[in-house]
Amino acid sequence: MEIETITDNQKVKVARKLKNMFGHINLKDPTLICPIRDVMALASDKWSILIVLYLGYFPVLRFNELKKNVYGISNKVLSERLKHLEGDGYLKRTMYAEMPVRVEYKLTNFGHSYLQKLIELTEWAQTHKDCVISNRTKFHGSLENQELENQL
Amino acid sequence: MEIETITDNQKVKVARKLKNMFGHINLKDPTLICPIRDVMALASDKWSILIVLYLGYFPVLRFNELKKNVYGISNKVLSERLKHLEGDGYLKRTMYAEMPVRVEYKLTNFGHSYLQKLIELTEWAQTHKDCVISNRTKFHGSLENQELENQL
DNA sequence: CGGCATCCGAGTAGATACTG
DNA sequence: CAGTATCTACTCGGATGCCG
Repeated sequence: MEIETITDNQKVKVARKLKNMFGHINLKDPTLICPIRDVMALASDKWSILIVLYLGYFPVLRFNELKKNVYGISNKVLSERLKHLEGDGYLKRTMYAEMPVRVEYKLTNFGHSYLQKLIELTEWAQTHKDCVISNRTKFHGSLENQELENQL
Repeated sequence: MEIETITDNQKVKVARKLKNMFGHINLKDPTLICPIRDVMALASDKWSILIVLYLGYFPVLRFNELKKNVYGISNKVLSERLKHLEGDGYLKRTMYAEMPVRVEYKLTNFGHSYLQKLIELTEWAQTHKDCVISNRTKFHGSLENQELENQL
């Protein structure tokens, strides 16, 4: 089940784009061919994505509000991710010297720019969800059949 | 250093979009709020991304060609990733009963659709690479300063 | 309240050797 | 050629406890 059709023309165009993007650099270095990796490795794990999405949903969140929303994350991992995201400039951490202390997190403009890309990706994922799931069950089905055959 | 400016208006629009996308579902379930996770968790690791990009670059690749191009990947991980990507419908595996056996991998139309998203993301990452790196060094710098202060 | 330090268990990656 | 099998090493996430 393939929802959309992609013409050969488009494929060629994409290949050419890739060539322009990566053709001139040393293909031996995966870091170079994939800037996505060093730039986004830090922000593309599931927790970071959820954090950014929730900070797009609510303009400002405190640590425990984030923890409550990003359901299932541990203190350690949350504080790790927040530190990384802050370090790469996706969000800003503001501490108010009150008693008890109040700490607020909100997206920077850069974070909002990333958020927009995330939303596009999420929309794509949502659109193609059924496609993936149907492929997956089909494939697992055939795997099980294979295993059955192997057992015989 | 923030390259682009995002207006408050845009931010509100994005928040509304998120509300439309996720507002009606149970925020307690991260799987629901982030279809990206169950759909793409399988295809968004660094090796899978590289595999898809190389299969966009070369229309067809064999196992050892992929291994050579996706530099640094082990047999085990490559065959794992290929199986997963095939299972979710990103690529097609064709085996020719020759001697020695020949196996070819190429993207499906669905894989090409994903490739286009990947390229957009890569372009974004490339554009904002310097931004992230400058933030990162700035931040690490201030961390080191903190550590110095702590040592005093 | 908002974290950080520590420990532990599970899963994952990688290297190497081997097979149809 | 295209993988599988096996073992080791290491990272990651979760739980807990402590501190300002």
